[in-house]
Amino acid sequence: MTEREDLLVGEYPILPKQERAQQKRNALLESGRILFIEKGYEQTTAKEIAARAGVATGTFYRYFSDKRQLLMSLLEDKIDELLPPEPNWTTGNPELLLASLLESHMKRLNGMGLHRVLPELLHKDSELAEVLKEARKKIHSRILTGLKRAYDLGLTWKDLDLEKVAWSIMVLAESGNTEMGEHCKKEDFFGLAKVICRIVFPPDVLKKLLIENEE
Amino acid sequence: MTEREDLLVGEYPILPKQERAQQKRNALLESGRILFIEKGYEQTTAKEIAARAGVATGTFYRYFSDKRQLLMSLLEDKIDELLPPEPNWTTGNPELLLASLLESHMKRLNGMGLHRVLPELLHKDSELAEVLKEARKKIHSRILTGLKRAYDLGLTWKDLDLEKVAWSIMVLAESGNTEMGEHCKKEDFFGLAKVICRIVFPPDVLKKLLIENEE
Amino acid sequence: MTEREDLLVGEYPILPKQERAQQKRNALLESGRILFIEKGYEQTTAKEIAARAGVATGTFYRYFSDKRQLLMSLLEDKIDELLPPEPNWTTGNPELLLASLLESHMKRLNGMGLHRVLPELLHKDSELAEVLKEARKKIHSRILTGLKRAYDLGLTWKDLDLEKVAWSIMVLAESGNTEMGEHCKKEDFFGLAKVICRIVFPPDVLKKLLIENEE
Amino acid sequence: MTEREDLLVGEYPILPKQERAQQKRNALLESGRILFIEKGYEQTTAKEIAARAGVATGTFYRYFSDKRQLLMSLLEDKIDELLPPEPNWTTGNPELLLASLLESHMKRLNGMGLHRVLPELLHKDSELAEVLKEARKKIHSRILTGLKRAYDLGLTWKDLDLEKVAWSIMVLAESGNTEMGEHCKKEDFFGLAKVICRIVFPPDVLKKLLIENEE
DNA sequence: TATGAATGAGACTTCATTCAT
DNA sequence: TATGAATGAAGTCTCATTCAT
Repeated sequence: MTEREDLLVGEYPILPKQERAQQKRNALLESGRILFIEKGYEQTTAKEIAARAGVATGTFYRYFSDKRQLLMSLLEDKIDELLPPEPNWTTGNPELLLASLLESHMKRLNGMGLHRVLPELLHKDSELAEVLKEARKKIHSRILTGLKRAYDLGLTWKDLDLEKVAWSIMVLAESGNTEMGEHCKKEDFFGLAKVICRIVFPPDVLKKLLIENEE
Repeated sequence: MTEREDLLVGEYPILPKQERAQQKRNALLESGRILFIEKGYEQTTAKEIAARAGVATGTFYRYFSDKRQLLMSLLEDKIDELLPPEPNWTTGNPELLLASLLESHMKRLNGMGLHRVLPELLHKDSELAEVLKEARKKIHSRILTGLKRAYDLGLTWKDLDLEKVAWSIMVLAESGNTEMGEHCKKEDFFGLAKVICRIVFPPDVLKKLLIENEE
Repeated sequence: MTEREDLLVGEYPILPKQERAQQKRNALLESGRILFIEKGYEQTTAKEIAARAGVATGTFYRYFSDKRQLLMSLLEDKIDELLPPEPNWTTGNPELLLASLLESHMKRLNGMGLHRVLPELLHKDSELAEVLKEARKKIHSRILTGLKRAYDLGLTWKDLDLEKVAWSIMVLAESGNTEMGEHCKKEDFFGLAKVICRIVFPPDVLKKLLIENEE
Repeated sequence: MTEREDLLVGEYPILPKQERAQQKRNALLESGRILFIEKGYEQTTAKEIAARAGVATGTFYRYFSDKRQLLMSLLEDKIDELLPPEPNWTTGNPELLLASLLESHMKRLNGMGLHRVLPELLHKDSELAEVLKEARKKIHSRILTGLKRAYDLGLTWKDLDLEKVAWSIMVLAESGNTEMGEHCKKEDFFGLAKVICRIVFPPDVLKKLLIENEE
């Protein structure tokens, strides 16, 4: 539609319309994300989001039907990042492995920051609550699967309560994130990883695994 | 509650003014608490709180400067209930002991319910955030103290990272509450208690403690 | 609730709350009515209505859920005034009788003025459209009844199409109102009355009726 | 309509610029007309009109300064169709003649449909009100002329109030249109025509006219 | 003190109109 | 010229807070 046959030397980085729109949408998403994190969802207005994104109020409504939908879009974009990678307990040094998993998971979460906004929304938005519940279910089952595999290989405590332990790991991972906040250090992750390993593996198995993977 | 059907003889009201005022204040607090839990803090209006407490909107503002202050008062009243009792690991069956501690702590928390409202407030109210941070610090140090004692008695893993483990226990206890919600069963607490015990005690010590306390 | 035991000599015309509220409601209704007529429904804002009634915007919403409901209330209050009295053709000079009926009906309509606002609303408000349709049905059947009686007494043209004539009378009465507007004169009504009488009565009957009632 | 599938040989577009512009303008007018009728004037947005006409919002404003001007243009185009043909009472069967006049007039009005939109506009647009008033004046005088001719030929009631009767006929014709709406039947027009004839002609004259034209 | 009506700031949303492409 | 994204003024409505009774 837009004639572009004259973009001789690419001097102006004229972005095609769609791309510019996408940029604007992204600017709004980012602006919303930041404000939600900084001030909380309720305290953020559509007007502010637009202003911070450098557009007029009305423009906000071209891209999102309302604040809530912007948040939903944020989540859709990012929900996968909430999922930690499935840990493979049986290969490699489990403590180090876990520590690095925790660290990267947490880095991602913090980089996004949205998890801080979510609790405040569970009350008013049951759809969102559902989405998050599903996500947690996924996380839980992913952890559970890993545990099960280790259990079947006879690596774990014999009397491991898989469900409960999976839940504990999930909670510790989540909270580790929130709690330790910005000032997280390598040691913290490693410490947490050790706690988790102790929950899962008997000391002898653990020692064996550590030695095996030392080489 | 306030029977007054006998104020016929011009006696002074049975309840002195101050006490009646106190009752009203309490009604407002309770009304606020319930509504905050039911609908969330933001979604609750001063008018509603007043209505549910059976007083006029204006009366609300005689007792509280605003919604926030009401919440603060609620917390001041209840903050101590957030603190779990200091566990004594060295006396009695630690698993059962812990399970029952967890259960009663959770019952109290749920009975109050405010913890569900708090996350939504941390953004807008740094004073409140501070208050809660302090409370957690207290809880953490209380758990830490208990762990330290057990550690000094040589009951725990030798390489126990006291800080981290205290934190883990705190988190598990907190989350156990939120997560398991209404439908919590005895087994859940016991399962969680076992996980925590495994974090703290080596299996042989644990077995000894269990046997000792069986008699 | 409001102590009033001290209204000694009625010096201040302290109106009981309810009555003042009623006054305010009426002020809003009247303000709305006037503005709707002056500027049209769409062109009138809730804010304006409130301002003209001397109250704040929010007060408007204490009494009415929105503009539309205010209009509906106006109509409920006034809808009966839209109904013309049932004409009795057989008693008295029908021309004079009809002229005076038309005049008073029109005065009432004009005094209210709402009929000018209604057409603009039929598009967007089918409930209102229904209400008005019902009102017209009532008017039509009232006229029809009167005609029927005259017809049965053999006073009218033998081949009178009662339905159609009733409709014509209704339309002429309505339009007479709108059209002739402010500058209506006695003669206009009388002229219109004569037209209608000619539709209904053969000249000889009419003459007889006129003579009878001259005495 | 605009077949252009053959523009292969670099010929000039079959339609000169001006003509294409005219087409667009017409598309906009038609789109506006339809939407005004369907949804009402206020409820129709410029964007919608443009969309339905298959052009961009901005294009709307190239052809019309705003919605109002589009409506005015519509009226200018169509105002003549609002005028009924001048009835010739003295030739042919006046009842049938009138019935067919009414029918075709109404068909035209309904085909256009704009009359339903007009009432809502009289408030906000005095220029438009003026235009319509003029149109009605024309209609009235056209009817009046016809009546006058019949009167001068001695065909009508002797005491005919020409002005008033002309007005009544105009009103009945107009309303007939609106009221009877879509489901109008031949009989309705004929019935209305009879009413009007009775207003105008004494029965004997009417009978004579009918007989004369029967042959 | 208690009441609850009144206030008005401000959030949400729509849409006529402009303007860069 | 045509496009349709962008603008921002203006209307709707809510609610924390005040204040006359």
